[in-house]
Amino acid sequence: MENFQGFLTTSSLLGYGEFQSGKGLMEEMEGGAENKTFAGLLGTEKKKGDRKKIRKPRYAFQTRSKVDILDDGYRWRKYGQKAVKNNKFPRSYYRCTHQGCNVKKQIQRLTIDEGMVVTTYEGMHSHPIQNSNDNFEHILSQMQIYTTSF
DNA sequence: CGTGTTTGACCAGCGC
DNA sequence: GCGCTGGTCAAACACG
Repeated sequence: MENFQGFLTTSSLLGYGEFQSGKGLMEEMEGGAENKTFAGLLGTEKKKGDRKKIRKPRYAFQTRSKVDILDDGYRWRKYGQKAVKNNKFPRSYYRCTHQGCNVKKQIQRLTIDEGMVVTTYEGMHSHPIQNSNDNFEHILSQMQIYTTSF
């Protein structure tokens, strides 16, 4: 849904005030994580070491929903799940399955509010949405965005 | 058969 | 230097 995409971007920009060199960040992200070779990634690339001064933009959404799987129109593949302290619920790590799209997102529930779900997006999509979500509008109208900064 | 999920192990960073 | 912790990978499995 184009509307949602524009909305998402706007919110992200608003939430991450320091997000000005978006292109640079994107390029670095793509260049760094693009190498899917395991050995290459481990041996050559030091993703965390490279981000010395640069912060990766992360956009956090807090939503009230019974289901933590909020489909925003993109296809996500789960690549990890870890338990966090101060939170008895595990955190799920998702990644966009589009080729060349390294956008990540993690979903975490709040212990206090089981109905509260924090969705943190990392990176920006540079490709059209694959999923035809006409029912997503319905979901959107149901969820409320509280904060966009992290 | 293609795609996504599960799950334990692995690695790098950080604190002590 | 050692151990903990968060984040990621990848083989096996499940599902249409």
